[in-house]
Amino acid sequence: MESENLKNETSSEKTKNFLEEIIEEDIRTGKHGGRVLTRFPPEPNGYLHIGHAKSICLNFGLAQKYNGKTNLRFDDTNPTKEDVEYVNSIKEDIEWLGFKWDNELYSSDYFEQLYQWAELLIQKGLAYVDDQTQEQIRTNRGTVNQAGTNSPYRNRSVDENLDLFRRMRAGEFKDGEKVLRAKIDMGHPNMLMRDPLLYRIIHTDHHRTGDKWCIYPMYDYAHGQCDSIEQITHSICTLEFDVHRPLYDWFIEKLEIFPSHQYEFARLNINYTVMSKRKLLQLVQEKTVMGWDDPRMPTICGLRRRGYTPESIRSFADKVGVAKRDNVIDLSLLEFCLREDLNKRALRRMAVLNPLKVVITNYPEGQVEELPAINNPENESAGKRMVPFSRELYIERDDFMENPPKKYFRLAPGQEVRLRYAYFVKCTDVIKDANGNITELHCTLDPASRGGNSPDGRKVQGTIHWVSAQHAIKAEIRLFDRLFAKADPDDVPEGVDWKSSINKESLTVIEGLLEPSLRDVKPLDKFQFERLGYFCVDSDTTPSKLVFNRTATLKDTWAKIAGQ
RNA sequence: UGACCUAUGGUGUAGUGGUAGCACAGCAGAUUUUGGUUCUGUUAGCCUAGGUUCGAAUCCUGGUAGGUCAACCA
Repeated sequence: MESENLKNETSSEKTKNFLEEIIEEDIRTGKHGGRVLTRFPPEPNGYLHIGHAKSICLNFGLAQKYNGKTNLRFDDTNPTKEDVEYVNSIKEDIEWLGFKWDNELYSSDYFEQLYQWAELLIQKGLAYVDDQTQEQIRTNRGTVNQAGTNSPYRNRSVDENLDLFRRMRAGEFKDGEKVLRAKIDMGHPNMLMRDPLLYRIIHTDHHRTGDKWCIYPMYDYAHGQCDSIEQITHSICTLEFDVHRPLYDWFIEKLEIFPSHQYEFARLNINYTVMSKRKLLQLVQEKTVMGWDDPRMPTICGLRRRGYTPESIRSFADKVGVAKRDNVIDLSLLEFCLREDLNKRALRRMAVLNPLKVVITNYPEGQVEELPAINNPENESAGKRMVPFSRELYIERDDFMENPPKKYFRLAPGQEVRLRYAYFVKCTDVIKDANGNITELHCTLDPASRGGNSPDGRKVQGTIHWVSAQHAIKAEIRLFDRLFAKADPDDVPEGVDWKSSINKESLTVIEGLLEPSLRDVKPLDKFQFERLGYFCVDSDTTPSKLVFNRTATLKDTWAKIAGQ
């Protein structure tokens, strides 16, 4: 028995991903004394998205699992694109996801050290100042099938290079006039090893160093050395940096500094979504969406406003796995993680989004009673609330059919249903306007079924939600659908813009009627409107106007049957 | 003169020479005061051709397919 339990536990244990294998091997062999230090290195030039969330969960998660730590390091080597606005949003999003960094650092903290190392490379004959134009450098780099050609300035003396580089730093040259390059091999099969640029001149103030510098290091020259300075043990990045690794290693080897190592994993892709920073920025700038935090955006702030929880996103990051093959995750997995989490925690409420008036003809006019309703059937400690019931109600228009198909369990002429937590009712009359549209239903209730059960034990097949007409409160409800109509938004014919893949019906705004207990809610509060979905109070909510976002619908088996 | 990375159900992901498993999605059923949840069952997979081996998803070789790289971006 005991051994069987043990066996079950072991076999249900989650299998390791390749990074966990590597780290465990490193710990086993005593590499870095068994120490694990990772880093999350965003460039502060945009908002974090769900793809970054995967990387954050990976880096912080790995450190947590192996008693290590994680640094937050802003990769701020390009002052023309970066801004403190982004620094702040990034920190907020990481904290919201539930992670704490060990140190808040910036690549710019290391500019002086990086500069000194550049002089060292010059002295070693491994770097030179190039006067070629941008165009010349590009041309002379060759192509993937053709070797590049050496710069005419490649063999300047150490002294001349040093003098020129110092004058670059001193601001004697204009933007683009000179660059510092590593002297490696213009014929290397890896393009990145063809004398890569180390420094370029940019006379632009930096968000942290101000006007102290007018030369800035390139990514390849900065990233590995920053890792090394911090003694990062496992520098984890996405697959497209794989080809950069020889360069990463080259600097560490030539500079003889701490040997951080880079590992690459496949970035996250989700269907019906775009993940590129450039495209997300475009959606914001062209006002296709309301902003970076538009609830349809895959940004972390967008998902937060939509009503996603940190737990659901972490669970998602866990479920998508970590490997090296390209992948496209079904959006349904993200929704599953959301529902799985919210089902356990969201308080249930009743709301009618497409109202149809119902008059209970055998219920006294003016009478009101309060009926107890369960807040969350998944969590008894969430308790109960009282919901007002009266003669005039609203139900969902979809919950009535005059000529129902077979297996339609909801309200229909002569068919009895349960009003959730209230009474069994039967429809006696259907009131229509001159055009034949149904405007109102007359029903009778069975007083003995108060609370939702009949003492005679008879069953009803359907239970529908409702609100009391005189007590209902109004709210703006924003119904979201996927932002793109195509699974792969980039799959468009030659010459057609990716934005043609946008789903033009991704937002529908309606007015809903809510049970009165929803009067005092605040932004980010989350509820399940029974039988409809999960809804989250939007930040546009004011004391005089409630706004809810539909985070996700509930699974709808009936819609599936009815659609067939 | 191309280099490198990757191929397991519809989508992801395990499997490390010995019965191809898990999750999502799908389908079927049970339970249910949410057509929700929960539970049970089920469909469906090793890119290809050789080779090594008693035995290959796994090792070797050759193909094929997809991806990354030619910003003074990161």
